[in-house]
Amino acid sequence: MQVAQIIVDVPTRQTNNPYSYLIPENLEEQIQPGMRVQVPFGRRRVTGFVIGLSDKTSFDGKLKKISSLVDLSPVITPELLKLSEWMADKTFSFKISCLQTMLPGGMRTKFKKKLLATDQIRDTYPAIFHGQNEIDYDRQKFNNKTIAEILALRKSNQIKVHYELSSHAKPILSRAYKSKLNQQQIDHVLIDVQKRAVGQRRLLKMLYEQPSQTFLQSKLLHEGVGRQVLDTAVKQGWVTETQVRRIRNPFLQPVSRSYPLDLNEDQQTAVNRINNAIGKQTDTTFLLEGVTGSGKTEVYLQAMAHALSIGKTALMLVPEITLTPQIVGRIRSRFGDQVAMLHSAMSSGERYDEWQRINSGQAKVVVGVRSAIFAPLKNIGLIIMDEEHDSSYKQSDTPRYQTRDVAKWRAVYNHCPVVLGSATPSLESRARAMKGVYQLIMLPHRFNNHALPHVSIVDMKDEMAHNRHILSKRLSNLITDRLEKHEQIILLLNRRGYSSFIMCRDCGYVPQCPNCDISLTMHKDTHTLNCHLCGHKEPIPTVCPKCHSKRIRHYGIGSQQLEEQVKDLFPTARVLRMDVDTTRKKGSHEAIINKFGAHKADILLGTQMIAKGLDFPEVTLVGVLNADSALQFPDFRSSERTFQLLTQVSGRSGRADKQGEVVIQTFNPDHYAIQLAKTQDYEKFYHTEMRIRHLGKYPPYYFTIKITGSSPSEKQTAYEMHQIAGFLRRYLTNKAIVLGPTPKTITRVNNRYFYQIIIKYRQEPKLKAALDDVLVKSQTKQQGGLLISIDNEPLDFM
DNA sequence: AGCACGCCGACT
DNA sequence: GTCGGCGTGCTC
Repeated sequence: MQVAQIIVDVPTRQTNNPYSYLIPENLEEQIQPGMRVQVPFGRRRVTGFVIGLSDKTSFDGKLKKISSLVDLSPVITPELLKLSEWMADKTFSFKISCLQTMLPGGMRTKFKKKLLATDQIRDTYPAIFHGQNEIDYDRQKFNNKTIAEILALRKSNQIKVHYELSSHAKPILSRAYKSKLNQQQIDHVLIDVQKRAVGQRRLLKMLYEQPSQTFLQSKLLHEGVGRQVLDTAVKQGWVTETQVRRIRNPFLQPVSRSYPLDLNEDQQTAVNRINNAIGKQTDTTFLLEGVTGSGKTEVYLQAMAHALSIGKTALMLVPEITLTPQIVGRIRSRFGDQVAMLHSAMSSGERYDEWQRINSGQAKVVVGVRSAIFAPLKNIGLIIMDEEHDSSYKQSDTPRYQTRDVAKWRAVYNHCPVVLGSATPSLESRARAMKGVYQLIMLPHRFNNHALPHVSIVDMKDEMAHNRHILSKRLSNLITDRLEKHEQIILLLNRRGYSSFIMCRDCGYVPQCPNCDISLTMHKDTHTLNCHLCGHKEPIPTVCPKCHSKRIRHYGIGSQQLEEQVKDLFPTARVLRMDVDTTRKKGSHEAIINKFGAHKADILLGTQMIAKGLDFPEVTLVGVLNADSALQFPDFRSSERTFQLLTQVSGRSGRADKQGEVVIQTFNPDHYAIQLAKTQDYEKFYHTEMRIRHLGKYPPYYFTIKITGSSPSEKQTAYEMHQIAGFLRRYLTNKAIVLGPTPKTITRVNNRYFYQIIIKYRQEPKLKAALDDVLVKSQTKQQGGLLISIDNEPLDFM
């Protein structure tokens, strides 16, 4: 008898290895690795992934049988199966979590448990059934007494339990009709059809003209063939009714075809080097460092075209907020229907259909965000990561993978190159390029030699002396000037909401979140104070809850208030605001971009999501209102973030034939990140920052690991974390640096206390084993509910 | 994660 | 005695 190795959907340390199951005879032919199945697991039934088939097992107990198949064909390719193993190991996460993240959201299945009343119970229905035969079993909804009752009923066979598989992504099926008659027969039928039966005549005419065509019902309706007519036609035996799968189309507008542009010398060299690697099938990693506007995208497009031309596929990743219709349109205009897009703003149905097009081999080019690195593409010829330094490439919850590493793994597997593109590469990547691990390709010139924007820095300390307004004199003068010239303006303020906090002028009381150690942010549109961490909301008080004073004021300015002030100051200007709060609805992000792009607004203001990837030729002024916002964080990457952000927004100004202007408002005008962003001097920034990283023993000189522990008791958390730190210090070599435990910057979130340990190391062969040990121990002993999570190469130490 | 089992204190 | 709360261990 055949046996299948299965990873069950139970994300715990104890169940993190394959379980063996017998394959029922009727499934033997169909079952393949990479398919999902339903299996009995203890007294429950769960979903599992088949990762292998064999004719024996090392398990010496009695094997259970697979209940049924979830998929008709594999959803995880052999390549991705292997990748999931590596990833679970690398990110200290469960295999099942890795497998699940590889599927588009909507395809993840969950079992719904249902209670079914049997014949024995008919007369004595317990109250919970409400007279119904079947109810959902919801553990949260029932109290302990009811659960005990249910268990008793089940034991005495009065009720049964069954499981229903649910997954919300399903294909859309549309009704369609196909002719059963040939042209001769139609001629014959037509004789008997009355003159006034217009619909029937119309239908028959269409069938006559395209005899082999399958007509969608929606199409027929559009042509004036109604429901009743079709019913008659089926009854008369003229047509057969069938179902056709409709592919949802996530692309809003059709695009016209475009052709490769002429390249300048630098671009041509870049394309040649990449194409050469594609042709030779080497897994080289290129770092494509090009200033903003140097034409990186055209290099990507031509390299992708080369991969396609030799029969391979291509994968291109972009940061979350850069994946706009602009860039997708550009790729689609070059590659047409071969392009599939994967983006979190798409509905789960759209994502499902796009994923199917990739899995079936129809789509040869994939453009998408982080999770698209798991696209089931076969025979990859090129992987591109645009804006490789972007923080959205690191997943912040489990599995905490860095997309760059996954890309590298797939490149090795597929024997293809990876291209990392950026104007401001991460220090890690640039350092690797300097060491020769990556190959550096430079694009030092702007396309058509457009001049870089003129950048000026305004010292807000001086400004505050005579002007209390958020907009400096210089910036507001320039805005007036641009409005007169009918040019566009972008204003960046990295704080959403209306104000950062409110405070009582009399007693100094600041409303805090009841669940977290953070002050609440005022949102004027919803009239609430919101916690940006746990989502808590409460009404804005009119009197101070502590001293009953009415003198409550707000401090710090957020994007909502900026919008208000800009409208006051420039009453004739048309203003658009873009932040998390205005883009929550599907399509609203695109709507704002399209509106601004069509020059239906003069000023676009918003949080950092406006900084990236947008290309508006009419924008000639960019204002950064609080350039220091990132610098205030006590984190080793804050300078890098600030430099990258400022460089990137600056690139938004004056891309076409107009000279751009950038105003950076700051309280730290002398900070090197701000000074070097002014001259867009990446080289100097790189060297300065590397020196600091070297002194502080930070990445890329050291590898890092962050261990976070939390529990409802602060004392408990601190104690357990001390134990762990002590263990690590004893276990690791004396070259490893173990910092902490320290309480996190925001210690309490959602009524749990968070502490962390940071490990810095260069070579530590026993580290992996030590950390696995920490994880195992933390789960076998309950440890008072201490939850441990490990982040390999965290983005920050906060 | 769930679910069962077993131990222990409290209550009819 | 027995009910139920909670810690512990197992699931092919």
